[in-house]
Amino acid sequence: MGKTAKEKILEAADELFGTVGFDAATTREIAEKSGANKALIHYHFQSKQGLLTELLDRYYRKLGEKIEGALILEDKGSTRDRLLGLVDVYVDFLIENRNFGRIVQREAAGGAHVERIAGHMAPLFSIGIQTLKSVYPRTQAGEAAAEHLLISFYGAIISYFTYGELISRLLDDDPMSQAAIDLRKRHLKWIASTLIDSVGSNDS
Amino acid sequence: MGKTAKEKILEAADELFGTVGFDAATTREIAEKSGANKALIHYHFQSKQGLLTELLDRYYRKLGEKIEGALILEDKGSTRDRLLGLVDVYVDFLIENRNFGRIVQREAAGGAHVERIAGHMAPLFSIGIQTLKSVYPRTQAGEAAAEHLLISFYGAIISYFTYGELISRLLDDDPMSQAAIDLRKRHLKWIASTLIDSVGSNDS
DNA sequence: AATTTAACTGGCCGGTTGGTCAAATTCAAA
DNA sequence: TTTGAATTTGACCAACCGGCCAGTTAAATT
Repeated sequence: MGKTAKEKILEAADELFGTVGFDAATTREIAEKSGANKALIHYHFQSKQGLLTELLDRYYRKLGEKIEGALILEDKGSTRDRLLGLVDVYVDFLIENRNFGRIVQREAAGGAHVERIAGHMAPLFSIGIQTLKSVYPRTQAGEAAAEHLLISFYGAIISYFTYGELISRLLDDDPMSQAAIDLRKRHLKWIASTLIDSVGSNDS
Repeated sequence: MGKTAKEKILEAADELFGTVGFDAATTREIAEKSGANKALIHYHFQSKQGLLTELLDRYYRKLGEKIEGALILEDKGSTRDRLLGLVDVYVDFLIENRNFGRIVQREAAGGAHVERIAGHMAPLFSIGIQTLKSVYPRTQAGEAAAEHLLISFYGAIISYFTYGELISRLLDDDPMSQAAIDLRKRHLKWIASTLIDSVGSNDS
């Protein structure tokens, strides 16, 4: 069974939205790239906006499952280990879905789709905030507040993937090579563990 | 002396590029918002693209001066203090230029302007990398490499400003209130000092 | 005051945009 | 094989896009 036209359209839209952005991508390009007729886009998704909506819904459903799985379901390991495991989950997801980060980064900066993206992200953040606050009392408020910690860490993770051209200039080799990704993960885990250990200890 | 038409056009473009994005902003809107004739945009900036180019050049010139000033020129204080001072400089800059972060976040994710932005950012990053590596030997390579540290910290700083709608949902009060900004700065400095102290010490 | 230069304007243009629609095709159920 | 719904198509459209240009106004320069 080959891919349906609907799926091909979604894939083409994903690629174009990710590389040139939602506004710059045209329904004609999407149709051409997917091999479908342009009118078919509106038959399946009503509008260009509906195409992005469906794309985001699918992405966040997949991501939500992975995050919940890593943070809640698999109760093996300490909370600390599960938080560090989030690095793997998120980085792997961003690698497997290279356009997702770009789309979110772009559309979250402002415009017509901000609220939809925020609506998807908020509950995912809430899980992390709840976890942090219940386990590490010092993250309940102040300079190490869980909200701020997660915002910072989210920015740290995603920046590596959305500033590709810049990273290529700063790093010598290919930033997306397995070796480079492994080092990036080690770096992020080092940051996470250093900060977690800091809020975990009792010295001010 | 009132503002020139050229300056008014730049301001209107800044606002529109920041809120709806470069592609969604039209030269007609920019002209209307600035009170100038649409053709005047092309007279002063050749093209819509030229308008963005001029805007980015001005932003990065201002930002570059501030970063160099904080990190190099003012040799008062230790390197550690100067690095922490970067938080104030960058956060203040993003507050005073609310659209800058949005524009960069959006256009750096991909598309026609990536290389120009990367070209502006790379030398600024190089200054920080050089500073870190010369003072903290453990940032020369590995999991605490200066390149990775700066990428992470850059993402942590800017994410607070570019994910406005999300932050509003996570934080109770206005994220741009003075109190909220002060807390954000304290948080970022806490992260920075924790990590710097970690690479400054000799224990693995 | 004359003349050159810069700043500015209204109107226009070719091309592209997202979206629509009736008709054709495919497909499954009866 | 007939029928009806789901899918796909090509042609078309009004609106809008960035850019252009001849000409007007304003500001320096001589």
